[in-house]
Amino acid sequence: MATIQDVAKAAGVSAMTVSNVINGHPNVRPATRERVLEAVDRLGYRVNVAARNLRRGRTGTLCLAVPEINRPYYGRLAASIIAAAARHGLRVSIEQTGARRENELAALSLSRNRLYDGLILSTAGMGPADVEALDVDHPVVILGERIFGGPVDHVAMPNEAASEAATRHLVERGCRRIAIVCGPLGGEVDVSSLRHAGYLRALAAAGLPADPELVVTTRSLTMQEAARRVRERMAEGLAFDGVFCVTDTVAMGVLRALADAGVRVPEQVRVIGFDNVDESAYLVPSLSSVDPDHDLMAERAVTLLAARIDRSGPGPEREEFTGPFRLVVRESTGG
Amino acid sequence: MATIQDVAKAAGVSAMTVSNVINGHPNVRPATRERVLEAVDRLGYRVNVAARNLRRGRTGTLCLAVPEINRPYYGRLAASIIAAAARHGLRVSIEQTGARRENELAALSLSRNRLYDGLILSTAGMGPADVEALDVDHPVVILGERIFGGPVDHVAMPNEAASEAATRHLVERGCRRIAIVCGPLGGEVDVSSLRHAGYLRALAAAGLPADPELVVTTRSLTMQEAARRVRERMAEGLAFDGVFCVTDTVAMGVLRALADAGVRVPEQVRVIGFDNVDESAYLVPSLSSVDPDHDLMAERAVTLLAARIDRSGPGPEREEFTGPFRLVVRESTGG
DNA sequence: TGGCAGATTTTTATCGATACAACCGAGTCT
DNA sequence: AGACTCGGTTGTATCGATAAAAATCTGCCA
Repeated sequence: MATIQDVAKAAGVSAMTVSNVINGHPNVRPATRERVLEAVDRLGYRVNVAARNLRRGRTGTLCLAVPEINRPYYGRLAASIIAAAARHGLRVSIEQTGARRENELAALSLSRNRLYDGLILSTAGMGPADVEALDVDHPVVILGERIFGGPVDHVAMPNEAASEAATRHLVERGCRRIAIVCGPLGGEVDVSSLRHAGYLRALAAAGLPADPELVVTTRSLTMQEAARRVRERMAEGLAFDGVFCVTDTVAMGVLRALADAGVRVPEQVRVIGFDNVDESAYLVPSLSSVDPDHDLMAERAVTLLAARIDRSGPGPEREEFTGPFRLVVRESTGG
Repeated sequence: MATIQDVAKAAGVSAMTVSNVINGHPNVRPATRERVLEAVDRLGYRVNVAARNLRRGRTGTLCLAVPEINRPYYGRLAASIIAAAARHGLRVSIEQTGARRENELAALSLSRNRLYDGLILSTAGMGPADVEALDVDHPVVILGERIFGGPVDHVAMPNEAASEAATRHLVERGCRRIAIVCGPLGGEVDVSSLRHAGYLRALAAAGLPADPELVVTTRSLTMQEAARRVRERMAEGLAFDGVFCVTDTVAMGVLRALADAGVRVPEQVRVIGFDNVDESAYLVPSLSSVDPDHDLMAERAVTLLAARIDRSGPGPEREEFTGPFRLVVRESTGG
């Protein structure tokens, strides 16, 4: 593999000049540039990025740590992040944490390894107690979850407000016994808890009782678990006429369970999800959902991170950005 | 940020000894190891991966280039690849090519930049004509598509055989006018063409005529395009009693289009897909599909790549591995 | 023609970790 | 006792690119 020295020799110039040509610096005579480019071409030279990274103290790569890339929401997120990062001249490496706290912490330490210039962490397993691990000098943005008072930037979903709106939508469509399907409610400030809070607010605002029976918790936010738990609870006699699902993935599991039980959606039960993943529009029935504007949030997260990377050090004030949302009404909540 | 030199000074040893401790080399006295680890801890030292990469000539990272991470199949693939790579001590960076030839070629040149130790390329836009671009000295594995005679390793889907089996399954269930929904058939050796060939073989074997009318081509393999084209063709009067969809994503679009037209699945039309993504089991009706054993293929691809990375150079013979498959029968092809 | 500003190019020093070979000291063998 | 092992440790050179400073070149003007 040819090095910059080889090219320099071949073109009869110094290594620095080759470097200047490659990096598009001004003040290189056109004739020289030509000669260098010709040599680069002839030798099939490619910069050694490891060497460049070492010298520059940057890797040009940021890390996106998500629970599982294999869930529509995270796939959607990753696509947006990769696109946004590309606009900033950054590459994206993806780590899977499996929603496990230790792996999320490991992702943090990886970024300290200077493998990545920055980290976008989509937390699921970490709690507020772990916030201390975050007072890193390394650029980090937490995405999708709000951890109060943390010392890092956040780009948060409009969890409560949007959940309240989604639940209110069910109320407006005439639902009176509205269930929620969510993950474990451990009191931690996680997605399920926040969305559950929004759900409760909507019920209260509508003067509906908050029956704890109607809270269906699952071990994890997967289709499988959601379907299993809903089947279970229905077998136990749980009755409801509306369901707010904390994610579209969960909603897919719920729709399946309802179909198995011969329950018609939306005639007997109305269903609404959260995330508005691509698939939601194509399900039968198509799924109403909260659309949180992934692209905007991704752009925001990458911009924040890029800003911290540039002026490394304490930098600007910690920022907390909560994205906008809109309700997308489809068949699952009736016409 | 502390360097290995700082740690060495703090522990009263040489940098080499610190390096030895960090890399778990034998022949370091326990007492020394203790002292070094204590210093590492106290200074919060982290290896600078860029420096290590430069010295070692490896980055420990491989690149997975896919059309769009935001499609269930590629999400599934990425998850498997990341897991398999982790077992080999490798990290995975994801590039999106948008199924465009130039971006796929760019991914190849990226890997030549020595940014990555190797490349797993899931082609969609490149044709056999581009195979020449592949005679790189860099480890590359093409995944999911078969390009005949290419000079690189392939881990291929059992495209023809599985498509034939899927189509035969429809025949066995009584279908007589079986449509196929696929991407453009340009004569290139791409996914659509190969699966189309399998479809034709099954029809021929069953003695059914191959009506060109029944071939519904789309511009791209997305839900949106699939749904649009099927609606269009049905509006033109196209009639069929079975559909083989070249991917599950396409099948989701088709199911939606059928629902819009008031066609019942599987009573009036049976539908089968390809890929067996997680969502397929939860659709209503649940989708029959070809399950190509993603984990095995991922493991295989990573293993091949890792082998080439280790003994860099010409290495072993080019390998062509075609994965196994099984048919998963669900509601969409009737009980 | 000498001198100078600005454009080009080269020299030098480093980024931080690690391969390699040399070195050191305490047993061990004869 | 002296040569010899061998585990443990260190000095030196190097991976390839680039920032910063120094050197050289160019054209232009007095």
